[in-house]
Amino acid sequence: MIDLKYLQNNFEEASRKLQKKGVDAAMLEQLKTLFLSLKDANAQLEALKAEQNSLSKLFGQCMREGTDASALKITLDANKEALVPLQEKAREAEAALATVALSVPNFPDESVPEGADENDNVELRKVLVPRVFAFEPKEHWALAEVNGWIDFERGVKLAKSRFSVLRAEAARLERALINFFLDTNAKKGFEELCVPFINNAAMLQGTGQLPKFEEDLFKVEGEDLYLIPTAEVPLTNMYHDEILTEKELPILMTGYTPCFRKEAGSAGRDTRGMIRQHQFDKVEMVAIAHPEHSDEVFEMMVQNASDILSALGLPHRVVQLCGGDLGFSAAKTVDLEVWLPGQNKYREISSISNTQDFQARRAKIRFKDGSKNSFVHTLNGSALAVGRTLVAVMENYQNEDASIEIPEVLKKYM
RNA sequence: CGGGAGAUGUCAGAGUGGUCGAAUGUGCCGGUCUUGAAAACCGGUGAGGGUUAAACCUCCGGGGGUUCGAAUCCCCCUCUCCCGGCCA
Repeated sequence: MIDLKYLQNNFEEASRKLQKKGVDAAMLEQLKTLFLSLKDANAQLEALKAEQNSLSKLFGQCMREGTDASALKITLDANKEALVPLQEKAREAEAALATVALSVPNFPDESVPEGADENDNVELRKVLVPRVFAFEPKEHWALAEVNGWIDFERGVKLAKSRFSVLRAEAARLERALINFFLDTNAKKGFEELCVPFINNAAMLQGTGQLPKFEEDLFKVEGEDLYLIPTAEVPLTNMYHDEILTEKELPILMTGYTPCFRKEAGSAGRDTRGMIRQHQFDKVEMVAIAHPEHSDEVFEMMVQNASDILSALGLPHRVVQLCGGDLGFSAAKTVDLEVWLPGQNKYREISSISNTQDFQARRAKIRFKDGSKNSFVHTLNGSALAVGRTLVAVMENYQNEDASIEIPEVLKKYM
């Protein structure tokens, strides 16, 4: 959630920033109005409550002393009734504010380039040079078919479209990649966690998936629970509603989880192969950082993910997202795109974001900042998306006969 | 899933209608003492909102109710612990 006091006091600046994300000023104007009317409703309510509290104390005193208090009682009764509509008004104001406030995206960081969509993203660097093939490289689904690695039909039978089954070497490679990622992250200081794959609604609101993106989530019927769309949700919310000490920061966490997404808006995109599935494996990094140091942590996370790709010998490029392409919670995002020779293009394999205090404010994650409490910065990033890495390994390590080499660093994991 | 007990500040644990945001102990921070430390003693120490600062409002698992007034009484929910069943 954005800082509403900041919005109130720096309206022009705030709305200029959010224009980068395509939020129109009218919505912010409405938000500001709702915020002010909440404050107003609360002020009225509290003033009457204060009066009622002090008169009640007086009444109690009269009771103890046996003094007559019937006049006082009349006032008290009247106030009590007057309190009801004020209470209702305050409650309504709060609900109205929440519905809007929780759906307003984060401010982009000052460093984020202007732009409308992915075409305006800025390539920061390329790492490793794509291999030159002496033959026409195949796409991963063709390789999978020859090798019997991915059973798309039976995945659909077991669940529905966009589900698949890994078989034989592919299943083992998937497991090897997970282990390799976790070990590498651990070496960089990330604590490995194994977390619930189902989280409650409050957690999903904390990281920003709810209330706005409910249609992207698989919900557990009859329960206040959702399958997680990313380990970012449980890892970040580990410290939901907690106050940390400054010296604990930064907290670095990593975890492997499957991720579940409805892909509601992706009809017709990547229908072939396993680039876009309803369930996929991912190893995630999450950091809870001091606001003054979150940029350094961010760079470290980008470098770590890039290093993992390099260790696997996978060519990739590092791309900074423009304002229009930033996700809802992100203030700043860098994507890593891996080279897929079969598709002859770079495809996203990792996305590293600094949400600054946006999630911290929603999830109430704070730290003792001297005598007061301040919001931490939260960061998240894939290191890496396992299924897409498998695809990248297949396409980059293919031979002319469609056999696939195992990258050197993975051999000890196989 | 059935039976019992419980949920209070860092933790432990009092508190059954007003003087309780909350005893006491503990932890933590500061001070005195000490060559230094420990012990002892003194002081401070929850959160959110609000304000220039205060005042003030809210919070004793969550929600609702009774009352002029609720940590305390009533109802619902959740969670935890113990016993039993089931089970990886």
